[in-house]
Amino acid sequence: MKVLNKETDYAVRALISLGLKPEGWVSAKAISDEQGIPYQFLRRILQELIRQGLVLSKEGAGGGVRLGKNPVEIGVAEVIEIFQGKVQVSECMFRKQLCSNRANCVLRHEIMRIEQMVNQEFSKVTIGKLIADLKAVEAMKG
Amino acid sequence: MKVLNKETDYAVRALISLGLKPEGWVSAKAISDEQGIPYQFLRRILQELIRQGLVLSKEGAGGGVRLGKNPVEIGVAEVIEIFQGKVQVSECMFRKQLCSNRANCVLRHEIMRIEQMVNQEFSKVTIGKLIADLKAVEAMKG
DNA sequence: ATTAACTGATACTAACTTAGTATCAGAATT
DNA sequence: AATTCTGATACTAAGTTAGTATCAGTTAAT
Repeated sequence: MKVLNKETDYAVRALISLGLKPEGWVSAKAISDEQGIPYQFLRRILQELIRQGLVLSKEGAGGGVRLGKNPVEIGVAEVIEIFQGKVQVSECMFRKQLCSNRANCVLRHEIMRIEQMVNQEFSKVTIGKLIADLKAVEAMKG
Repeated sequence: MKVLNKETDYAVRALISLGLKPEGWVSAKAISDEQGIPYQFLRRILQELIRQGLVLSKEGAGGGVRLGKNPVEIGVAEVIEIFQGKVQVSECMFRKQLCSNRANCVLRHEIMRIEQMVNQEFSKVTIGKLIADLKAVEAMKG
């Protein structure tokens, strides 16, 4: 069971990368090189992040992207939702047999509990937190 | 983000169905009819559950399947693992750029924490518990 | 004014996964 | 011998994923 797909994965890495350079515009090319993310793929991902307001962009030479929100306000849950849709355990379990037969599907209850928990946890993991942790680790290594 | 696929979904439903009839052999056809699961698909799923020891089988007329373990010892996590592999957030996040560059990848830490949590929660949701909850709901409805 | 370095939008593709179907062989019951 | 079942396994259509490509337009520098 793979939770994050490449889009989400690359998006998070790109956001971390941008969060580490809060000043100026960074080109997709630069991020692609730094993170080893396929250029054209990353471009499409960034375009989506721009549409969603997580990232700002400036066209033309010297342009690029930068974070559009405070890193501590960008949770991984939000990124997952953009590229993989809301966390849902099984779209059918809620509606098919067991649930339509028995008004109060017990699976539904357990599943929604876990769903919520996962969402909550992924919300708490913000780009800001990841960056802070990263810096802490770097500092320890000297 | 869909967590459970149809195989897991159907497997859990089939296991619940078997758990509700602890005596005798139940045919795949009967489960298929009861739960509205495509017959051939269910057969393949049951065969896998048999190979994994969660379910026992008896060939021939009057044969069928039955639970091979105590329902309270079958966690949904185990079923997920059979049909979707171990919960893993992103196979590459651990090995690529960020992690190979920085020995102690911070993403890895957060991600493994959530991974473990999800696994633990799905382990606690056993077929036995689901059946108990189901019976409780039924009883309340009279 | 031209060129170079960028993003915006969008179309395309190969490989893989998912969900479901089908078939044939063999075992137990009647 | 017929019927009812599982065992094993091959096949398929549709959808998803990961990645590529292209062209248009914008900005900056020369």
